[in-house]
Amino acid sequence: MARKTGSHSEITGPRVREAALTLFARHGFAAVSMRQIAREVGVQAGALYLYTKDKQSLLFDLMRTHMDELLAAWAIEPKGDTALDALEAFSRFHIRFHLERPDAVFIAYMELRNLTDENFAAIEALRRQYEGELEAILRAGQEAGELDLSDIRLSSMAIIAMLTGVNTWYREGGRLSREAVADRYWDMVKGAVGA
Amino acid sequence: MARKTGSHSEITGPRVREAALTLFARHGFAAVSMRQIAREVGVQAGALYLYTKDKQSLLFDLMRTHMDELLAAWAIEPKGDTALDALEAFSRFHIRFHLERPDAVFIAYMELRNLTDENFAAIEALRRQYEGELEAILRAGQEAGELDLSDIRLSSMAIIAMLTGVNTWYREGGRLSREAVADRYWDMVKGAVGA
DNA sequence: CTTGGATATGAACGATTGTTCAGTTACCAA
DNA sequence: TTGGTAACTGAACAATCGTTCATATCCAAG
Repeated sequence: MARKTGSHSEITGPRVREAALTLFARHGFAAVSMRQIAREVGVQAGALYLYTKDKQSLLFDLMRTHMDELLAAWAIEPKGDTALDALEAFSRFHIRFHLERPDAVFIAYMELRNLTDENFAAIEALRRQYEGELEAILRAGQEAGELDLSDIRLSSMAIIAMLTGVNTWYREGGRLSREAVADRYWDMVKGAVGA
Repeated sequence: MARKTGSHSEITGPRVREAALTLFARHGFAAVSMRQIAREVGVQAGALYLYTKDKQSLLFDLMRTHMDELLAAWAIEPKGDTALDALEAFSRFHIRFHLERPDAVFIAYMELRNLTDENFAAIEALRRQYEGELEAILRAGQEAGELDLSDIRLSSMAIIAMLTGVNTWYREGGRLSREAVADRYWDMVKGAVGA
């Protein structure tokens, strides 16, 4: 027995990454075995190695894809004219983007310690790049006199932590819609930066 | 060979928890073996079971102890007269307390999924209790007209996420002292609640 | 000096881990 | 119709996992 009818590489490959994403998010990278992922896909464990070099690469690919998509999505996001407009765009974008892929976000923040040193450095660089986007906005706002900040780097970290925190409590179909949440968080961000 | 000279339960017990705390924080619960913990303590793996029922209990004990200490410390913290005073006290306390025990904080936030359902419920209840402390302050401030909030629960989650976020980037001996960080975060919290 | 309980060892248990690989099957192009 | 190759199986590998337990040693009390 081998090779079930109608199976194709273009189908199985993405399914492996989907299953890994879900399982890693739910149970943690170290707690999930290659056999569990294979079972979820409906395949034997050995077949996974047609689609990934090893377990570590599977994790790294998920995280790098996520960060790449994050940066790419922000790059094409309309940012308005003023720094304050850009800050609002960033706040709403961050919440929306992160709420759309909670599993990937969870993994990207929780499984950093399970990366090899080299892979960690790569992901960390991408994260720094994203933080840099916000810092640039804050700096522009500061120079334009639109914002009142005592420390740009610190404000950047505070804002990102606050916005990402939505993912820890937001549940679909809850009391507030995503838009309502974004409205209120933007209010708080605005207040925090003295605008 | 067994029982080295001068070994005592009162020494080994805490050392087991210390080692588990450090290793769980660094590598994650699932990635740390009982033998690694034992090696760190300078003992064989079997000896750990004189101090913990099993690996799960070891994790749960660390988390419950942390949450108990958090609630106990906040209970005796001076809170001032007004709701705004209490909010400042909470902000400064939260940062100080969490920066003092980064490993325990890390574990308490990252290893929830490795708890059994029962243990998870217990920790979750303690966390809710802590969040309730902040919500009570915000509610009092709202009613006294000191604060301008559109949603108390949401503001509470945003503030906690923002404050806890300090742990992800703060490094001892860095650019800012703990006090300086707390000063700036209090400014941002104040702004976020419209005060 | 004897004894008993506390503290620890070290070997062993079955289960599971990530990964490899020879063999088997299904599909597609010729 | 045939042959080649992409896709997959199923077994196997050594290593490691959490946990138990018979055994050994140490220390304090009688």
